[in-house]
Amino acid sequence: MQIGVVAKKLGLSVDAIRFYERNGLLPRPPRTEGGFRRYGESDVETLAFVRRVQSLGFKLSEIRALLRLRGNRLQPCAPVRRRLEEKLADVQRKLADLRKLDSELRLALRSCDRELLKHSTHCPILREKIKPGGKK
Amino acid sequence: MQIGVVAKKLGLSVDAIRFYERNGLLPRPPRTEGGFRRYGESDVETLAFVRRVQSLGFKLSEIRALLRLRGNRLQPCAPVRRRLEEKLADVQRKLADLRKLDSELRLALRSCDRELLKHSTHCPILREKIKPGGKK
DNA sequence: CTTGACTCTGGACTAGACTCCAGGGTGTAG
DNA sequence: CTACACCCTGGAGTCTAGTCCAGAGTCAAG
Repeated sequence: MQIGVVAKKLGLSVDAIRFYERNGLLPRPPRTEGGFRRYGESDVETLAFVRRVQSLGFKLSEIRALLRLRGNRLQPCAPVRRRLEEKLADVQRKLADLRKLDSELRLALRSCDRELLKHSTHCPILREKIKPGGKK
Repeated sequence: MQIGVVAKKLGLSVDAIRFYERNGLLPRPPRTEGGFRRYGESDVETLAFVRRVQSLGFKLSEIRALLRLRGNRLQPCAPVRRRLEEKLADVQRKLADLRKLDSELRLALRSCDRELLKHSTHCPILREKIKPGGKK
């Protein structure tokens, strides 16, 4: 298979595949005489793995590490589990931050509304009336 | 006040303040003869505003727009309200994405656990056993 | 052999919010 | 006057995950 076929199969761009190769997420494949990359099924699987794990929120540098594990003949679950747990903890933190943000935005909206009821023209957000509510 | 004092007061870096100035988030202050920036209380307030609104999830380009509103003598709440609502909608979308991610990570962890119960050494994440579960 | 679709490389560019740097000038205490 | 901390500018670098490009080469069909 040449690169365009693989790209189409996986819904990625040709440039993205070459980018993954440059960044050690995909082994350098054999080439034709003219220098075209020739890929096999295992490359497709590797790329599918990359995308799947990426959709779990891992960044490329982390995926590189997972790929090294995947290269081992014995494939221990424990390190993967640990990484999944860390990622889950990240997600929890982000969720907490976003929930806080959500409630602060709602608070700000309510203070706008109170001001509108009073027919005031002074926006309370633009004035400094709201508590700082520090960012992490 | 010189820039370092302001920076310390607000917990920002000197570079960040100069960066804000370059990007139109802070008016160019008067200078000493030697060229040092001299700031007043209103600059501190502006910077505090920037940080507060930033902590509400606005990006600097959006904050610039808010600052223009803030500069007006009559300060209509409606445009601010509209922006707050848009931002709230953003946050809702991000929350939904993260919740989905959360459940996918938990799913992946469960499949790890099932494998461990079987005393298998093959990690199911590294093998391709999990459904793609496409990313938006 | 020509055409057209595809591929190659290396490098530049994107957004966002800064940080870091060199090389030089300023302010002030002692 | 000397030290020392601080400040100035302009520009480059950081991080992420790619995209876009020019200019050149290759492959398969007709």
